[in-house]
Amino acid sequence: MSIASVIVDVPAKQTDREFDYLIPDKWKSIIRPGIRVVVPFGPRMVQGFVTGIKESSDLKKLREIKEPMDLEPVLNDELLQLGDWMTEQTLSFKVSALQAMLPAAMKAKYEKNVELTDLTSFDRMHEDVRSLFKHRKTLTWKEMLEAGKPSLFHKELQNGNLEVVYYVKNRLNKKTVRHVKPLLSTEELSEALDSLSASAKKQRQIVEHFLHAPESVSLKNLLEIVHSSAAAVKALVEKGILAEYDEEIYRDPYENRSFEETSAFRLTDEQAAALGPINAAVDAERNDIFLLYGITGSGKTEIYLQAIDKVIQNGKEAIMLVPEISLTPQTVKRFKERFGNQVAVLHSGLSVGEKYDEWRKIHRQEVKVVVGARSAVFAPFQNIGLIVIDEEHEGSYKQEEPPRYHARDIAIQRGLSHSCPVILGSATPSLESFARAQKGVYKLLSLTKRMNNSTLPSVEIVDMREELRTGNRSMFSEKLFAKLEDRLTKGEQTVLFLNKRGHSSFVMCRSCGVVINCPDCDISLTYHRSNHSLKCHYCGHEEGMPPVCPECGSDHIRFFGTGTQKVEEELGKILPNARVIRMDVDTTSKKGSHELLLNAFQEGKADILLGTQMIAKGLDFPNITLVGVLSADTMLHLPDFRASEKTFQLLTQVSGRAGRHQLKGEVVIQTYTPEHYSIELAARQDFDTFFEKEMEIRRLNHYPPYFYLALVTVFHEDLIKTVSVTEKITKYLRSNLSRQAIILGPVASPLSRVKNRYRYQCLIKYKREPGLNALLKNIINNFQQETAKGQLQIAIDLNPQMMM
DNA sequence: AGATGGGGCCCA
DNA sequence: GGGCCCCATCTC
Repeated sequence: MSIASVIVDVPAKQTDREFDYLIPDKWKSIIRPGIRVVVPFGPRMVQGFVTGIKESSDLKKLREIKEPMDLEPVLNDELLQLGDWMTEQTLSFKVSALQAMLPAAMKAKYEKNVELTDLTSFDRMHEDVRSLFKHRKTLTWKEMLEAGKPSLFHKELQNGNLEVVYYVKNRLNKKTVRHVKPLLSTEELSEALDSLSASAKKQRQIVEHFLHAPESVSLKNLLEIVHSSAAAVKALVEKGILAEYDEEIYRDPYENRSFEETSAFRLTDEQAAALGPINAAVDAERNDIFLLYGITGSGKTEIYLQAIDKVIQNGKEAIMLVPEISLTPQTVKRFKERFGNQVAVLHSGLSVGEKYDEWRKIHRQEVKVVVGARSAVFAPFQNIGLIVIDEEHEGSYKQEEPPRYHARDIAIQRGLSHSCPVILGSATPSLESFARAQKGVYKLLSLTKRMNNSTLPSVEIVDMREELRTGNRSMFSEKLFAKLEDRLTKGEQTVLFLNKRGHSSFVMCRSCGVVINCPDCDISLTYHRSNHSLKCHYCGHEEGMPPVCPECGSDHIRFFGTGTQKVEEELGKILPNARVIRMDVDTTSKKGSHELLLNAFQEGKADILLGTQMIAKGLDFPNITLVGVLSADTMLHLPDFRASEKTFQLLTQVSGRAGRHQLKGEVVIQTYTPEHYSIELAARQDFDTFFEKEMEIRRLNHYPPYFYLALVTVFHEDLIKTVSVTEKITKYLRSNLSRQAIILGPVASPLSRVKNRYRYQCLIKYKREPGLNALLKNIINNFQQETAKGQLQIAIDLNPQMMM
C-alpha cells in the first residue's frame, strides 16, 4: 500500500508539517510528488501538495486521498526542493512557499454547503426548512445562515436529513471553446443530407458546410458561416451526425498584436567583451554569477537578448526578470520581436486567467523564454540555461508579504540547481551586489559607453532655496522654465519627473495648523482631486474633504504638497501651448492605458510627459532631450538607511532617459539639498564615488553589506502590549545572540500605527549568527497561542528591503 | 484555519 | 439537568 506525504493548505504553525494519506489504487499511477490533491482534514476537505511517496507510516489509521487535482505534477523535484529551501530561508510556512511558486488561479477555492442526504429526506424535514429547499438540493453555508433558524437546521443535520458537504475547487479553470465536428464520413454525410427533411433548411446548410470542409470548427465560427442558430446544430448532434465538444484554448493577452521579427544587432566592442564570458558560461553550463554594470543607454538589453538566443540554440530555457514597473509593452515587444511565440510573459497587468495560461505554456514546455516580474523566477522550466535579473537593485524584487523572498536569492539558488549562469544587470547596482563583485564572488562586467555614440546628458542642479530667495515661488526654477520653453519652440520632448514617495499632498488648516490624519493610522491623509476626497495610502480609509477645519472651524483649510495633477495645472498656466501627458496611478489604472499614453507620447502627440516613478525606467524615445526632476530630495529624508542609495539610483535612472539617440540630452535636477552627496554624484553619474562614499557610511553604521539585518515587527491594538512583547523579544535575543550582534529596540516602527494597530520593532544587525533562525523560530513558537488568535501579530523579515 | 468538545456558568 | 459560551486541542 503506498502512502503520500501531503502538505495541507492550512497556513498555521500547528499544521505546518507533512500529513500521511493512503493512495487509493485507482489513483496510484497519477499521484506523485508535486501533484495537488484533495484530502480530508478533520471534518473538512482541503487542498494539499504531495511532497513524497512512501511505503509505510508511523500511524496505523490513515485516511485516503479523495482525488488528485492535477494529472501532471505542477511542481517538479527541483521546485519542491526550492520550496524547502525557501521555507527555511524566509521562516514561512511550507504551504505558503509552495503556493508562491504557482499562479494565483491554482490556489484552492473552498465551498461549504448544506445538502439533502437523499431523495426522501426533503419530505421528512420541518416545513420552514423545506421551503428553502424547493427545487434545489443544496444551500451554501452562507445562504443557510442568512435564512436564520439555526436550531431548525441543526436538528435536521442531527437527524440526518441534511449534511454538511465541503468542496475544493480550482479558483479558475482552463478556458474552453465549444467546437463542432462531423461524426460521419463524406459519403455518409451526403446520405444524411438526403434523409433530412426539405424544410430543415438550416440543418441542410450545416451538413453542406461539412461536406465541403469536414474539419472541426468552433461553434461560433460555424454559426457565422451558415448564419444559423445553435438549435439547428443541436438537432444534428441529436441525430448523431455532428458532435459537440470543448477544446482547450489559451487566453492570449497579446492576441491583437503583431510583432515584427528582429535579429541580433551588431554589438559594440564593449558589449561583445561583456557577452563573451556570459556565452562561455552558458556553453560550459557553469553557475557563474555576473554583475553586468552598464550605464544607462549602454545596451544591456541587447546583451540579454543575445545570451538568451544562445541558450535557446543550446536547447535550453531562459528566465528574464524585469521590475514590475518597467515591464511595459515596450519591453515585452523587444522580446516578442526577437523570440516570437517562444516567449511567455508574466506580470501583474494580466488577468488571473491569462497568467495561468502563460504559466501553462511554460509548464508544458511550449515556450523557451519567460519575461516577467518577481514571481516569474519560479517558472517551471526543466532545463534552465540562464537567468537574468535586470535592474537588480530594485526593491520590488523582494516580496513584502510571506514568504518574504528576494527574487535575486531565488535566481541564484536555481542557478545552482540547474548549473547555469545568472546575470544581475544594473546601471546603479545595489551596494550588496557591487561589493560582492569587488570581492570576486560575482564576476563584474562593465559597460561604460552609451550606444549610438551618444554621450551622457549634461546635468544641472538647481538650488530651490536660492529660487525662493529671489522670489520665485513656483515649482519651476527659472532655468527649468527656460529650457522647457526652448524645447517647445524646437519641437523636442521633455520628461518631467515628480517623486511622489513621502511627498503626498496632505491637508492642513492655515489658521490652527492642524493636519488631517487617518483615524486608524498615524499618517496624514492624501488629497485626491478626482473626487475631492481624502484617502489613506496605507489602509484605504476614505473621507470627503471637509469644507471647514474640523478642529477650529476656520475655512482656511487647504491641501499642501505637490501632486502630478497640481503640476499639470501649473504647466497649463505658465506654458498654455504645451501639450502634456500625465502618467500616474490615476491615469494608468485602466488596462492598456499605460501603453496608450506612451504611444501617444512617442508619436509626438505631446511635448511634455509628466509622471511619477513609473516613467523613471525603460523609456527610450529619440526625441527626449530634456529631463526635469521637480524635487529630488523627497525620498532622501525617509527613515530608511537605503534612502541615499534609492535617491542616487532614481536620479541616475531618470537622467538616463535624456539624449539616448542622436540629439544631445540635458537634465535639470531641482533640490533643496544640493550639497547632498547622493544628489551631487547622481548629477555626475558617478557610481564609483557614490559606492565608496556610501560603503564608508554603511561600515560606520553597521549596515549592509557589512552586516546582515533581521527585522522583527510586533503588531497589536494595545500600545502597552505591543511594547511589552517587543521588549520580551529584544531581551531574549540580547541574551542569546553573540556579542558581535547589535540589537536595536524596541522602537516604534517608522509607520507607528496602521489600521489601528501599533507597530514596534526590533532590528538585529549581525555578521554571523548560526543560531539566529532557530531563535526566531522559538519566538514564533513562544507567542504561537497569542498570534493564533489574531490579536497579536509578529512578522519576521530576514534581509528586509523596507524598514517601515 | 476551522471544527469540536469539554468545562464553567447561568437558568429552571 | 439543560443550554450556551469560551478556549484548548486536533487535524494523517
